[in-house]
Amino acid sequence: MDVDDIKNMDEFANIVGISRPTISKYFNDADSVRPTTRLKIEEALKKYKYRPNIYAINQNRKLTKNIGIIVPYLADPFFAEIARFLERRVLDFGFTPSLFSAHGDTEIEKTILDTLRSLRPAGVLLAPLGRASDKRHIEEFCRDVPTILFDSNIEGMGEAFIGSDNFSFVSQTVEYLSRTGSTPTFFEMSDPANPNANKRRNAYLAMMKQLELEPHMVQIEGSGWEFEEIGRAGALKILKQDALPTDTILCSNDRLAIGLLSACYELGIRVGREKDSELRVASHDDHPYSKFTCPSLTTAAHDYESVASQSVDTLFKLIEAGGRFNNREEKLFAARLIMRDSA
Amino acid sequence: MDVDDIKNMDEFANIVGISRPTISKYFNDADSVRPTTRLKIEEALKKYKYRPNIYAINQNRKLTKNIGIIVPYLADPFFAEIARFLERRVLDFGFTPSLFSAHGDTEIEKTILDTLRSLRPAGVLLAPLGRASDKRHIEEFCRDVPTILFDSNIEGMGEAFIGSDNFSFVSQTVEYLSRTGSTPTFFEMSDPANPNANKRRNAYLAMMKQLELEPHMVQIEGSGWEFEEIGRAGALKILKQDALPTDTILCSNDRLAIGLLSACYELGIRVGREKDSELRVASHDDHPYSKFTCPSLTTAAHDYESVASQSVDTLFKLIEAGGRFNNREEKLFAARLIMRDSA
DNA sequence: AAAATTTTTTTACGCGCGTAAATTTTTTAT
DNA sequence: ATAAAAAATTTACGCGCGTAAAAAAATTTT
Repeated sequence: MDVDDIKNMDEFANIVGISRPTISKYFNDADSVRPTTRLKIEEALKKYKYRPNIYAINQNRKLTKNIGIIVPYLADPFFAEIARFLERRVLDFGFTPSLFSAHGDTEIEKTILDTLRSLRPAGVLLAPLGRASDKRHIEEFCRDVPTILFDSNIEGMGEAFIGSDNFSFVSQTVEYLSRTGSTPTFFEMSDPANPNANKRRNAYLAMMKQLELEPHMVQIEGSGWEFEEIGRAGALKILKQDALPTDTILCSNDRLAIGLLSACYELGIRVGREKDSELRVASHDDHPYSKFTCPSLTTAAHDYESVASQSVDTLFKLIEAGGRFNNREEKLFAARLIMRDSA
Repeated sequence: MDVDDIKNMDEFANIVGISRPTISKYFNDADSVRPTTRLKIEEALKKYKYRPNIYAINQNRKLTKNIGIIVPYLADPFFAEIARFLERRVLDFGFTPSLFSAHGDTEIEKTILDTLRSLRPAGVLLAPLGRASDKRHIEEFCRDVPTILFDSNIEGMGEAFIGSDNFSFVSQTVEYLSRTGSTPTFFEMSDPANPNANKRRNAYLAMMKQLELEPHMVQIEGSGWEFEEIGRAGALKILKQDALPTDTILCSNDRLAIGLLSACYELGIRVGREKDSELRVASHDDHPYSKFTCPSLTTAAHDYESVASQSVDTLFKLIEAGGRFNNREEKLFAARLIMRDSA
């Protein structure tokens, strides 16, 4: 008997000696059939390697077992990391994750949403582009598909938002920097696309006020998602014209800091917290590469694991609730200060 | 008339005033219907936003329009970059890419292959884990699904391999380094999982022989995909015991180099090609971050664009050929030397 | 052992679309 | 205008599975 020519559930049912509806029931929920029949099915499964046709299944189910995961920019290892956590967690629930990256592009984000809608996913985890997102498109999508936002919040969109508490990030870095040295100057893009960047700016201003220190901002030009290059070019310009108000820099995020540190190195500016250093640099995110910058970067770390598991847990709670919450939930996780050599 | 309650192709056909088989034909190939009818359909499409049910389509077609893309480790920006190119190219052909990462794990790679098989993709672009891959599993997969390997070759698997010419990479860096300074010492993992690493080692030895120079190897411990950390730890050990045979290092890949450079910085070793430098460092891959290392990294660059488009083109050639080539094709692209500050 | 309960089987329909064959209509060539 | 070719329509079947209802069988309870 050929082991690999089982074409459909009917044939498989005949071979096992069990009716097709029971087999179907088993694949929907293995525990819904009698243990003895379950065993018989699983024995046969090992022997014959039959798998139900995923398209036929999904055509007839109202709800698929797909979970969409959308990130704004996958070439950023930060998102690759969190996507990894999310995927694993989704698989733990017995669902199938589908990963998409908008590659920083509004149109791609819209296309992904359209593609995803036609996949009729049970739910979607969306980290939107932010300001560049087509709000109306996202809103329309969220009406049809149970959606949880993570990382970047867009007010009112999706049934919940899970992310990091930007104030917790900035308050810790500002507090540390101002306690141990000169006043931190905030280094950021003048017109950031990411809503977290704006929250961090506000948190910086609020913290400085609270500490009764004079705030200093350096805002550099640039658009798009090549933050390292933007940070580097901006830093070169500022440093060359000696326009730094203080000798401590707090970057809005690590990718800008990576660019800034490379500029400092090129200009021979010694960065660190030692006596002979000219500049201290700290940042936010704990980017996977921040450990390997020169010097290694003092930064505030996301709680990847918590954000990821909370996002997935909330999504499945949402799915069980039928796709709607009474009140939009928001859950923010605090940062953890990582002390390295740069500040 | 409600715009959003078109449930199936029948209803849509009635609204447009065209028969369902013609509508079906249109969705399969828009050019296969008369221009006037195509216009009528597309007008209605704008007005009513009907989309055929993807599951019903794929159930009935022998071949879906899905293309699977599998990379070994998506948190590596190198793979994120190439995945981006591949996705775009696949979309250009009117197909739908599905991206998967094995996250450096053999079992995950197997699971992805199984998942993908049940999606009945038209074809698959696979960058395997390498030595950690389950060869038998991949071989079995390739029997069922038209598959092109890229980046990492596994002899005999898949219908073609598209990648970079490791000899071209190493010959250029070795030639440059030995011409402009002391003999390069090859820095690598003692037991690399990636087949490219072995090819680069052999290329180094061959080049040194050709140039009649004495080869020097530094092989560091470590396993897994955290190359930066491995490179850093290995470099710290070697540098502290002053065990470098020459003052020029050629890293097997950029991620090791990133770790090595951070170790050099920490130990206060000046890296570069200037007179006062103690060490020169070069590498291979032109990793997205190699521009921002301290100093910026001299390296041999992949031709991302060519590898990606050639991979996709070859895959569609394979699909048109019915899933089999008479002879397994191999296409390798040369490197481009990128001169930066580290050597 | 009989009754009550749970599980499985039988039967049957429908999902939304691909697709084949024969026919009719429209377009292009003569 | 007529013939030839191309495109669209009509009709009909099938894909593989979910799922509902009624009947039968197996298991558990009394």
